[in-house]
Amino acid sequence: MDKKTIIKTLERIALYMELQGENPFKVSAFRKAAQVLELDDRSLSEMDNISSLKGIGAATGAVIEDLITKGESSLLVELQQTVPSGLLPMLKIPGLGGKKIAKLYKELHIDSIDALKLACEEGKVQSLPGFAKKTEEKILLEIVNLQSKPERTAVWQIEPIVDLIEHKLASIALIDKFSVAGSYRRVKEASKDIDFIIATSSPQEVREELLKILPVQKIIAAGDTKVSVTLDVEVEIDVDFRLVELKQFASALNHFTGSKDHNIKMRQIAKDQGKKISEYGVELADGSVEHFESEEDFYAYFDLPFIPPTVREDGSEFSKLDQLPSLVKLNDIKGDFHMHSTWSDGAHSIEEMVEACRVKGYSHMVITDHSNYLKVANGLSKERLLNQIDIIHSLNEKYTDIEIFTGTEMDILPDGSLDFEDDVLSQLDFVIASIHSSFSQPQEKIMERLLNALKNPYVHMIAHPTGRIIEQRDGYNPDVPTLIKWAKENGKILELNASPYRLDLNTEYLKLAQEKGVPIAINTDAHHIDQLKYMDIGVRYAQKAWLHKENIVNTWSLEKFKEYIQK
DNA sequence: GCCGTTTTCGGCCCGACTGTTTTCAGTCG
Repeated sequence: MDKKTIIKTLERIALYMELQGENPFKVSAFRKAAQVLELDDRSLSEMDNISSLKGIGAATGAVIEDLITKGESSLLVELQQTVPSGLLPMLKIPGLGGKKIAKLYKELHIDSIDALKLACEEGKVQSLPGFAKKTEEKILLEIVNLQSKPERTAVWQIEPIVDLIEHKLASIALIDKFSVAGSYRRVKEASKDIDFIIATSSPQEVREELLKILPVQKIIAAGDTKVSVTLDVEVEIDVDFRLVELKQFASALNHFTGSKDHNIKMRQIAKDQGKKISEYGVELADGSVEHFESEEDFYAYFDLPFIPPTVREDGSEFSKLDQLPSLVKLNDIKGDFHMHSTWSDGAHSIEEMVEACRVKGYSHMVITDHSNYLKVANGLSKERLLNQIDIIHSLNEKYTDIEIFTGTEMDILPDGSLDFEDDVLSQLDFVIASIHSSFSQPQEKIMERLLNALKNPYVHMIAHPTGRIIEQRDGYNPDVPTLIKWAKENGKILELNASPYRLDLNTEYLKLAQEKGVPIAINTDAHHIDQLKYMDIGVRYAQKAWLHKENIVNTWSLEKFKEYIQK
């Protein structure tokens, strides 16, 4: 029996109980028990007395005991016999929760989405007490939407939508201040919806304006403080706008940035002090309400350091507050080591890239165009690369405030060989090795290719180590823990590719790499000067993995970097 | 269902919106 199965079972029991219309606190007790196990770093065999953990009691402990001794939970089996499994997907229909579904099943014997659709079409649902015509129409609509709207939208799809909304909000004069919040602000890889906080003293006018100037496909709710819409821009996505007074802005931003677990912890801390946190401020025992200029002030009020949105997740951040000052920040970044120019598939000349990096205030940078093999990207031949080296050397004569290093993003070929010979590589300052082909090879072959690159003395770094595109493809499925081990043994850097398409390595592996002492480089892989801004999301993603600045190659001084790549 | 040293019973984060209702339940984040 493994821990994951136990966690899944507890969560599943919670779902089934929800569908029975159970007491919500009872349901959440099972979810909490699952979370307690999830948050515990130990493996199952290392945990000797699970039942003594806080949050695990008699009933949840019995489930765990059952799973360990019998391999299944009698409680879950029992629930599965009383609750049809077809009810589970019905929870995905917005507006339907456990109680309504339980009622539909009990009164109308509806046990699947298909049966529900039929019952709505036949007008049977509107006759139930608590349901009426509008509810029935809404359910039908949502069932149809369920198929058309993706459940989660990737961060790279959300980013341009957020840009668009920010642009529109900036044009509304009655808005004093606004910010994106929610999971996007926490740099989750994918989100269900987008949240915005808007400070205004004219909520009604702003609401009307929003509905007018945004590509609204559907209005979900439009109250005085909350406007919820489905937007139709490339993808369909729900967006929530919260309208508050300026003095409430920091509290609202904090509340709607979440996460839910983070908020619960904060509210518990407040409660212990006799205070009450809401999205509008902090209510004191005497009924007066405290407001804050900024989130920094809000945390300081509870004697806490500013906790960046990126680490506000499962609540475990509160036990790691001492690490916050060490986390990498954008202004620690001194260079970007993976970018392309017009020599391969980039949009700008080397000089334009240099100028853009100077604007960023970097002290050093590396030009890493593609190699020969990648024909579609106009990869450089040996001759063109040697020519590029000369040009970069002469550019270095021109600039005194930034050092440009020569480099390549060299393909690791399908047979495992490298695209340039050592005599070429030895002339470069910084060598990146990447896989761009034959993703479907067996894992042994992929690992053989990676090992070959890691063993080459001239290679410094493996770029986008798994090849994933968020929510779109998994990549070439390397055995990452082994890759990390090999990187350590061979003294190589692993990349955190900051492109929002990739964010590769992911947080789980970044944590492992840091633990094993493998240096990480955060690189934008920019193909356009605008993409150099991805350093920001890359750094914030690194915070999610609790990466410390000293482990990030980009934070090292020019001298230290030079020393490192020359050894 | 779980918790607890002012509690072994009563509370569990807190509030908005909708659709059903004549004062509130259910859902959502």
